[in-house]
Amino acid sequence: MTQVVVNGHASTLDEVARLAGVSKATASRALNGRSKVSAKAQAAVVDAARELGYTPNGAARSLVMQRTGSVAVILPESDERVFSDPFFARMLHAVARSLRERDLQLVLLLAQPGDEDRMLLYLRGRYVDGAIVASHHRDDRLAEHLSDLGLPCVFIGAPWIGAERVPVVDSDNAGAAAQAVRVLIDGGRRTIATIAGPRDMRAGHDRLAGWRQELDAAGLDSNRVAHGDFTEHSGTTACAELLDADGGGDIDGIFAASDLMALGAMRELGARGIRVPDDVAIVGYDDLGVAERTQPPLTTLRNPIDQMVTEAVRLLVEAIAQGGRGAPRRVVFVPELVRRDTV
Amino acid sequence: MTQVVVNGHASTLDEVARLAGVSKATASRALNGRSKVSAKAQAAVVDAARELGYTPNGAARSLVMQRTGSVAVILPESDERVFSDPFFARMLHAVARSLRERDLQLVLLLAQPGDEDRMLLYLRGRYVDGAIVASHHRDDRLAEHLSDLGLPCVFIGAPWIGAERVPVVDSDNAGAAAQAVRVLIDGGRRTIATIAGPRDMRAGHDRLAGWRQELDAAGLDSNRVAHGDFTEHSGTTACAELLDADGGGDIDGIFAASDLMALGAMRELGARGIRVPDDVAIVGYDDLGVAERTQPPLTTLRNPIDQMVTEAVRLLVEAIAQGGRGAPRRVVFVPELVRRDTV
DNA sequence: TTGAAAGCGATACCAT
DNA sequence: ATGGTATCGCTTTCAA
Repeated sequence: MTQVVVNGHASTLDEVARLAGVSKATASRALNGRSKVSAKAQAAVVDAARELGYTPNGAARSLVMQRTGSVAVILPESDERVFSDPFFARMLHAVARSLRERDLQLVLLLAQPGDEDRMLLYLRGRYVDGAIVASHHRDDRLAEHLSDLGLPCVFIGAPWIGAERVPVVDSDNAGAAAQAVRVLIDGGRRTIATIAGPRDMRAGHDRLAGWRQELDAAGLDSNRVAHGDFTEHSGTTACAELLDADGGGDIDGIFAASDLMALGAMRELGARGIRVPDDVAIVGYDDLGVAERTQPPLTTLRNPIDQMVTEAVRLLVEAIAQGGRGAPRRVVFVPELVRRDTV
Repeated sequence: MTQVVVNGHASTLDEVARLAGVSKATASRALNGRSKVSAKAQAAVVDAARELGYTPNGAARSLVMQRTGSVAVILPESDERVFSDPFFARMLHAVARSLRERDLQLVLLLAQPGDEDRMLLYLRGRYVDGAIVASHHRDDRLAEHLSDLGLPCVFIGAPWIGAERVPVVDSDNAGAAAQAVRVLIDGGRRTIATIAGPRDMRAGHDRLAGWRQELDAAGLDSNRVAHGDFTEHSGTTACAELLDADGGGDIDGIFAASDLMALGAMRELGARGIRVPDDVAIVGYDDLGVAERTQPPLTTLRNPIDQMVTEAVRLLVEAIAQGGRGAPRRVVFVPELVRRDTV
């Protein structure tokens, strides 16, 4: 049970083989277990490996296997965003779990603006077998680059550019927003505003579009829009803006593009003595923890992150197995309405 | 200027050499530029490489160079913590910058409890040249493992176990806390409480110790302690706890082990009509953005994250250059007091 | 079942 | 300045 600490250089398979009294080939077979080896040799090799504290050299291994056993998760966002948006925490958690099941190592690459070239170099060097990209912004050409590169990849959330060239797992932001509006209308609301997200983010753009489309279809006004940046504070500000605009007092329903902004809005409404849902009904988006803790608990749309991630990993593993030759697939999940007490 | 997309397999140096009409050796030299190559060959190789969209295979390259050009940042924390604690965002930002300057790729490894073995395997496989560990909790044996492994590494924040076996860059939490107490005492405060961090985190433990030590030295009471978890909410709760305890009304100074907790405490004080700093003076810790925005702006201790990171990267690069053979060094930075308006 | 040997794709030494 | 070749550490035929 001893594990000798080798001073300086890591031990090689050759040394293990020598110590075990067998050939490199047999040692390799014994350690990888996908080929028959006599029980005796097997034991000798395993013992030797333990004694030397042997671990295969990754570079050598990937060189011959054409596989590294690790996949990258690329977050093309500023690190402030990455660390403030609960979406990423949740997503990474799910990815880590999914990859663990498949015995793959997760390698996180933060793609700051300036870092992009360096990161691309890393990817082209095939230091990973594939990549999952969680893309939110419109300005990066990552999809094209990855597609050119031929590295198996899956996007979570459609990229603005080159979406047709890569596999994508997405959620139906527009449809979900429409669903939110539907609920408000069914609840008897007629003057429905929205606190939208940033225009340069898919989630912001599509949710706004869905809100507008559904209102238009119902023949209701779709001109009460204020933009936030998904944060609580921006929700408060946007809500005030809506209320203070012409006819803001008529608003009886709000669709907020994130739960955090809904929370901010509820604070503003509360401060003005406007009751939720009696005076104004409100629907949020995400259901990543904050919705159930608002006062009253927030009706919202559940962002199906876990499902998206699971599917993304499935697709990626498939793409890796096929050597990235499969046609780019596209899977869309529909967020589920979670009814609580704000409608 | 064209870059041909190679279908399927990435091109090799051999192909580049052939296309350029030179040998592999010359092609390699031309591309790496550390050796003399005729202008003609140089141009031919560069053109060929561009045409084929060539990038060196990382595995092959690291196999011979014994170097990958990437270093890992290991965060042995739950991902909730990583993504909620601004410390990590700030630290990673600094690391990314520091590594970029040295032309190293940052690879982030999230070491969930269950992931540890897999991660260790990855590290032993030498997929990275070294590692920076930002350790906060007391339960992992990472320092021992990395030390056994012989992988160059630097810890930011001393690990609980095995700290003497690895290079450490730390900040003087206890000294800084003492400094905070000093300021409060100098400001005439005599009944000084603390809102401490979790006992199982270095920062929590050491700051509490420093607070206590300084009070003891001054002959003042050191029994008013409430624990939080560094979050704003916990600061509010802890503050209420302090105030409601026996003699809580006498408190005229508070040292909070994080700015967020200080902020929470200030909310509670405000809610009770207790004025800051007139009735109660308060000193926070971190100065990572929130301190300047509290009302009134918070006097605090600046956590020297950037300096620590810069030094850590320096030490790591040094250790990598020496093949990890240097003696474990230890560098400690002293947080600086930032005077604002709460004392 | 086992071992010898041929690569995997780069770099670097040694001649030329 | 350039080309041939050994080498990095491993997996995987191919014979035996």
